[in-house]
Amino acid sequence: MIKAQLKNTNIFREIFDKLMNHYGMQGWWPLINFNGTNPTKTCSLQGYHPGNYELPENDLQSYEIMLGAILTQNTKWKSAQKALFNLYEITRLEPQNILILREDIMKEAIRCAGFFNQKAEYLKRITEFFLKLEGSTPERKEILRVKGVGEETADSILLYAYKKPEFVVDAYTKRIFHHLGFIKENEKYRVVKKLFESNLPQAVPLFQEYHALLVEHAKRYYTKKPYQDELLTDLIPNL
DNA sequence: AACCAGGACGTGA
DNA sequence: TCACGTCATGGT
Repeated sequence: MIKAQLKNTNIFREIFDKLMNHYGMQGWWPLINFNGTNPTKTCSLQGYHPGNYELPENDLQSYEIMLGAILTQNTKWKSAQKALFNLYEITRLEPQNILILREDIMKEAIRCAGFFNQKAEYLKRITEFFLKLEGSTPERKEILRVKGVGEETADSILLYAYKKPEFVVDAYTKRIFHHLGFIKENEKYRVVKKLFESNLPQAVPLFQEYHALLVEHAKRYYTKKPYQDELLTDLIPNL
């Protein structure tokens, strides 16, 4: 770190640039309710919107991101998205409809996303929370009090649903930066989070793309050991 | 057939 | 605080 600063370079920015050059803009967070068009057609089954940092453009889209953030916990996005579509068909993803949705129907709809018993409850809790907001932006501490929302989910909601500059740390992020020698294995969430936030400008599009790029990169190089990250290890001389 | 996926919660040291 | 078991389906 000190050497990097003396050289007037920022390794965190270098890594971002390399990932961006390699993978391009990711366009997170994926939305189903997009452009007011029929979701089963536009289907944001590909639902990405690279380069559009204005989204979400209404409260309902922020709410959809909350639902997706719960559903994708320790689960592939493809599975979470399928669950989200099932819910859409039943409720149009309107909070009131989710609230009154029968428990067994809810569970059947989201079964494909795994952990459906707890996630069914979590979805109701986050819905109650969303309705109480009445359009206001929540504080991080408040979201963390919602059952089912941990640090990563809270930061995901703040960064992608409310455009707050909170860096999102997930298992992939830790895996990559441990492999590159920046952090110890099982480093605490807030330590890793602060590492990024203290070495990057607090820009929402940067944080959004960075996290998405790390996920995309990790899916290719960090799913099975031994990790062979020929892309980023070039940036780390003594490795 | 084990292992992993865009984690979080509850429990007992 | 911390380490660990638990939750669960779906794909390699």
